Amino acid sequence: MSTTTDAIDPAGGSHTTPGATLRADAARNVAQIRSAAIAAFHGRGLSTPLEEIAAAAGVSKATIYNRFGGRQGLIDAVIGELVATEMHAILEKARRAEDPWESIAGYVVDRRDLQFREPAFTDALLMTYPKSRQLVALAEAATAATDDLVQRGHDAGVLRRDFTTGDLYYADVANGLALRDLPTPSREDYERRTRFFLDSLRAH
Amino acid sequence: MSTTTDAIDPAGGSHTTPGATLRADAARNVAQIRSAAIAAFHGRGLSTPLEEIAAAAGVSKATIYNRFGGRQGLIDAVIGELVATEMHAILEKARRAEDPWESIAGYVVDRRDLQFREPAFTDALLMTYPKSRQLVALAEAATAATDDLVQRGHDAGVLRRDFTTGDLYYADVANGLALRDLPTPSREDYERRTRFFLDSLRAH
DNA sequence: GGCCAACTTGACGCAATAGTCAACTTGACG
DNA sequence: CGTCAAGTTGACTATTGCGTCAAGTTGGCC
Repeated sequence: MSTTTDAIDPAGGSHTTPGATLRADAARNVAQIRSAAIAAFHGRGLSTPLEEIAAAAGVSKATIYNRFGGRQGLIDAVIGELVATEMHAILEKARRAEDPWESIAGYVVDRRDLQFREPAFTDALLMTYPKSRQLVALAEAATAATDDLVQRGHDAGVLRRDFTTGDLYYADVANGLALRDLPTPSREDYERRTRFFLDSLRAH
Repeated sequence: MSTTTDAIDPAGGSHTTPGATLRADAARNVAQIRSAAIAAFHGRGLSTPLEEIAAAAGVSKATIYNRFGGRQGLIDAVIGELVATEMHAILEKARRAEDPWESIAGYVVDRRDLQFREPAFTDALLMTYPKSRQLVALAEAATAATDDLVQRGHDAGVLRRDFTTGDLYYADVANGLALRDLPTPSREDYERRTRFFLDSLRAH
């Protein structure tokens, strides 16, 4: 089963009539709105005013409501391209890694890297928009995967015993929020801090 | 010199006439607004709507503007009671501690504890309201103190060499934001995470 | 090339919050 | 106990963002 694709619908069927074909102008608008939304969410997070996205797409705010039904629908339509695909790839890679410690370290590094490149990911993590099906699915997949990582780490004795999945989630959110609210740190600083975190996870 | 008090003006001279004596009713309102603001800032952070604070104080919003000149002035008038006093005490304690590691560890633990009890402290840390003189003074004092702590830690070889004051600030902000945006963790979880962080600071 | 369902949109109404002000109320002095 | 400066406030304007809809526009089939 392909965890990467089965919950994603990049085509984003129209809000009103899931099966019907869109008129040419409407299809063009959908494409423009999607790419404007991806750019906007990328830079400003999932709370970017819809009016701004509409302006960037060269349409009116109402068109977004017509085509996507509102912010939730828009998020569902682009979250795959925005973060879900990469996140699933990260989870999958961690799952496949044979060495338990490498699995955890790789996951942490990759996820922090994604978070660095993609501030919107923090919103996803926080589930600011819990009505979005894709976001909920993503969160569930991530929880399941990290539970497994932590379990493996404990079984192999490479992860400090008192470290929990909740601790990992908390650290992820904290890091994402800092990234969002503070000036972007240099890559060097960011990676050093990630190393600190990893060091704090190892079994004594 | 008493770092604890010299930048604080708990009496909060009136907005308009710093020296003049207030009429009895006005003085009563000032007191009520201050305590309502402290309670509100405590629970909801420094962005609590002024109207809400006014309602809690039994006055109209305009009275807050009359007495304090707006949010900035109100913050200046209560931040001391809210966090500055405690923060200065923490900085002072860390400064006095003889053992460099104890100094750092004590500071981290105390500051996290303050942050846990006082969510508004995160707003102060982020300087969401940079116009507030007290907030700026507090931030400067904290920066100077932590610079010193880190320096001492490095000199004594107890703090990992690549750890900087900026890292400490980043970690503090990240923790505060997580505390603000996530459900409050149990004391146990919170303290364990603080221990993780401390462990990651020690020289190898 | 004309019809009409599909589409788009400007203009609304709503809600939350900041900030201002003219008119009213009241504490306190003489 | 009257006067009036000090003080309070309801009502107002402005801003930002969501969500809706009646009225206009247009793609595409005949």
